Amino acid sequence: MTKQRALIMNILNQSDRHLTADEIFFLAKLKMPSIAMATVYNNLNAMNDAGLIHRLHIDGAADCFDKITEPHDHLLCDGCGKISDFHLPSLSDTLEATLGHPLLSYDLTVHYLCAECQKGKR
Amino acid sequence: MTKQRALIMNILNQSDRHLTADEIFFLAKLKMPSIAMATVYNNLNAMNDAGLIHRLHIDGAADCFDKITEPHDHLLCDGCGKISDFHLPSLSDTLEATLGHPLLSYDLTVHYLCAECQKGKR
DNA sequence: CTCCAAAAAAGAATGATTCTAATTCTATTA
DNA sequence: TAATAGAATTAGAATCATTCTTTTTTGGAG
Repeated sequence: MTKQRALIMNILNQSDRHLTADEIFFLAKLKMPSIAMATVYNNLNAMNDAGLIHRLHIDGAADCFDKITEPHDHLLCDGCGKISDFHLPSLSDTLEATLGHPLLSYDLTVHYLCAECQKGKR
Repeated sequence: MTKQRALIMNILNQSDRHLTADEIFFLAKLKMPSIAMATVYNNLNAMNDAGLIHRLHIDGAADCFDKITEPHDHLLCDGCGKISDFHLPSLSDTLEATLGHPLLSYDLTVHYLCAECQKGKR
């Protein structure tokens, strides 16, 4: 656990949003101007591999990173791109039952229109 | 519907696998040597936007494209990278009920170990 | 204090994808 | 049939996120 990793972890923990590597880099640079992009990626990848954080791919955008509090799924508004979290606890069991063998994990992203975009009908 | 688009559509329809843009480009070039990569992407993007095919992102690999026969979800072996299809018809309704509002679509990828990799315990 | 290994820094390199500009089709109209 | 306009294609440059390579720094063990 290096200073850099602690800083990146902090930034993720204190954000309520999903951050791109670029945003994390920007925020990290405010606190530690010497930090390099490669360090951000190295640590994000290491933490992702260790299961401490979660890399989220959204079509047509840079990957986002997400602190992991509990397993959760994502809700993406196709109008404004806002991402929110939700969780369907029964899904894991349902999937194992359907497939007939154990699963390691799953990624679920639901596309919808948030209330504002629904109104604007974009 | 241009010749190029028909060719790309054919390649996707005749494949039982999920193909990357690169693979599609290679196969297309066999039949139509003058075809350009940009044309492949243009058409794949257009068809994806029109809902005729489906772009699938797999972490750490190039995006794949998939003909759409019926809505389906993906099963990814974390050992060998093999992709297969399955479908959980009830999920859409379950999600709408849980979220309390309509959804546009969803993407579900389940990670598991296929029978061979299970044996090899990679 | 010195040495070693691990991590970080810098910035070049990569690779998938998109963009731009120029060319070629296609379909329609005259 | 010829002319024209618009759309699609081509070629290849450009972009952007991400990774890689090399050098430098750091922090702990002896």
